[in-house]
Amino acid sequence: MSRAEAPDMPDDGPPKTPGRLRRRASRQLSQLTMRSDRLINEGLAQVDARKWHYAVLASLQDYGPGSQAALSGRTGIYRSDMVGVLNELAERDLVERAPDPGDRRRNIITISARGRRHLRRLDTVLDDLHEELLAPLNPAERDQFMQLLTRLLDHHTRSPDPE
Amino acid sequence: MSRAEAPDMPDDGPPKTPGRLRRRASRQLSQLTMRSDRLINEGLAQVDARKWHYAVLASLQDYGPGSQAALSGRTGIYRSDMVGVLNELAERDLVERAPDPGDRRRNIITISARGRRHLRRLDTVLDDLHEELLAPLNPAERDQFMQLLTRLLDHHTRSPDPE
DNA sequence: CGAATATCAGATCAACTGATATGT
DNA sequence: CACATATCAGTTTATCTGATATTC
Repeated sequence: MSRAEAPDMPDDGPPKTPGRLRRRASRQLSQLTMRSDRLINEGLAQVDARKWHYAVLASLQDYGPGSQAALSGRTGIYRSDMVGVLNELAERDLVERAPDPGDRRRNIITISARGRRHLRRLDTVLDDLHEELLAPLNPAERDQFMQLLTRLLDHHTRSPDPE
Repeated sequence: MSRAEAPDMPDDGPPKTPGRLRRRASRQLSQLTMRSDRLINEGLAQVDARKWHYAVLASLQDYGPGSQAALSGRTGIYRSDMVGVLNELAERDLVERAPDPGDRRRNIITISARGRRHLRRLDTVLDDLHEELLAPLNPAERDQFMQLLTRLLDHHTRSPDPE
């Protein structure tokens, strides 16, 4: 480090206090999500699961059985990737994949007793991981955070581009 | 739809109101970040830029020139990927890459006049994009959101694993 | 010598696209 | 026929790892 250290003169728009980077919501979001994803992925890996496993099992438990296309819609997993996820879940006997008698194009996916047990396990694992993720926030702040996140997400889920 | 529709009985932990998926901060984070990233990437692409371009230019403007390793630390771009980003920026004459006379291993990266103009442009583009991203929140809520994000991020940036 | 720097080549993984066979 | 479904094959992009030559 020699000359030209801190750019003080109002040559351009000088940052109020933190640099530009730390003031951009999109960047803070990306960075935090990277850490969060890593935390969750590693935590789930320790019980031989992935986040898509949880998504599918939770969707089955909360909304009942459904076709692969339906599950895809509920969870956000691509149609094409659903196959692989369900193969992994079926291998472990966590779900059952049976042809729909009413419409032979479809498979009906059902959560098994084992799957329900596994989901309970994953829920406690995720509870712990979220405790770690949200550690610096008190309960009220966590609610606030979730509320803000959800409002933003809903906004961008429903109105993608009313141009 | 035939039988077994809504899982009402307290067979397992039934969801309070939204399903399990919508109550997991990690999931809401991932989903929102996916939308946010897409928005930002597409917006920046329209002015022939990428988010790493902004990161480097902003870092140079806010903290002054530096070696590629230093920039890497400031922006979070991997050492190995820095080369490519700087090539793109140098091609466009937005930065200058000159060998450090004091330490011939290093390159000193400096933002150019053109780079400063471009950064100003990117800042207004990003202002607009963030307006869109944060549209559903009022100014106070945006502050709150940023504050919560930053506290979480700082927590996980400093204490990765005090095991 | 060990450590840091810039660079290159490639691994890995997630998100995404496209095509196909089967059935409605 | 147009459409939906499950499946397979492959693209793309970002993150990340490892090796190398150069210099301190």
